[in-house]
Amino acid sequence: MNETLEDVTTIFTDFLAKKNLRMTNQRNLILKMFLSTEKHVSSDDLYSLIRKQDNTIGQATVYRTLKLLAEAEIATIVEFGDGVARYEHIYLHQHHDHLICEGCNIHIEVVDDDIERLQVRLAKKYGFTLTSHKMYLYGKCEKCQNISSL
Amino acid sequence: MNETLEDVTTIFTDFLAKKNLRMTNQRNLILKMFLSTEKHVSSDDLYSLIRKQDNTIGQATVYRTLKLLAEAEIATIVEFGDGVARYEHIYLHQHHDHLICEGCNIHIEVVDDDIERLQVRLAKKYGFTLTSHKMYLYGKCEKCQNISSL
DNA sequence: CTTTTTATTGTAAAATCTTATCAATATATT
DNA sequence: AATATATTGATAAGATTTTACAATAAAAAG
Repeated sequence: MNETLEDVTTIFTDFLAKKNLRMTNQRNLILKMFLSTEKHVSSDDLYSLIRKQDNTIGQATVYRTLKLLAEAEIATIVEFGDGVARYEHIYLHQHHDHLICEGCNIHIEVVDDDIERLQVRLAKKYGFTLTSHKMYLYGKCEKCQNISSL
Repeated sequence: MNETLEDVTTIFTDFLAKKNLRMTNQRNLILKMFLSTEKHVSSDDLYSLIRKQDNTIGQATVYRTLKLLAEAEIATIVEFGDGVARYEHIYLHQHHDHLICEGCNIHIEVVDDDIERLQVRLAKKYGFTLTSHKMYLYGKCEKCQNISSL
């Protein structure tokens, strides 16, 4: 997981080619901006960012491209439950799960190898092979535990 | 976790009372229908079910009541990532996670005590106390593994 | 190079899901 | 009963996402 922008662009271009789709200036720019973000961006977030560089781009194009990036497995969807689809990129960014404080809403990205192993075992028990997973842990961080005990 | 419909109705009524809200015929019916469902229902699913019994009920009331049920911790939201909020009830139904086949979309409800334990441990590592979690495992079931290997 | 075919784009309309508004009604309180 | 408060259904409004379509750009064919 140490790909450069060029590498990922090639991956996306190849993905597009396989589906008889074309790499365009718009798609290129959207990918570049998307990879330059940290954390989770909604289509609208990304649209705003891109408009600063090119205000001729259409919002629908951003939606369409993010869907393609998810299909190409360059982006994954993260759902916070507010009805907005957010995306994060896999490159320059490892797999992780989410630890979320219900008090202050802070998000911490976590990974636990033991859990990952047990997930595979659990799936196997049902005859499944695992390709991915999403795990969200909700609770209270240290600060908010104290606050709520007042 | 062996409450009857009456028990849950009382729980909901008490919850409402605490918030200066009232138990009404509509809320009663919605709760009853909701508890009679298995699996995950969207507000719209439930609305269709209820209309068969009472076609004077409004869609907004179903939305409103499901939100209240979630607040009362009688229902929890499940997100499948298609932009539709689905609810499942906790009573007559234990906590579980989700094993989902990407081939045929079958959903299996699973629980693994070891994983549950490790989740608590992981949260503790960051000073968190856990209140709940959501885990979705995506993969291929036995059948679909064979199909996709053709 | 042209010509022709195919994919892509931006705009705007439409679709979808959810929330807010509001007058009429039902429930609780006095 | 009279008054106050909450609830309802219908509908409008909001928000997010998708679709339709004519104009444009890119690729393939000649």
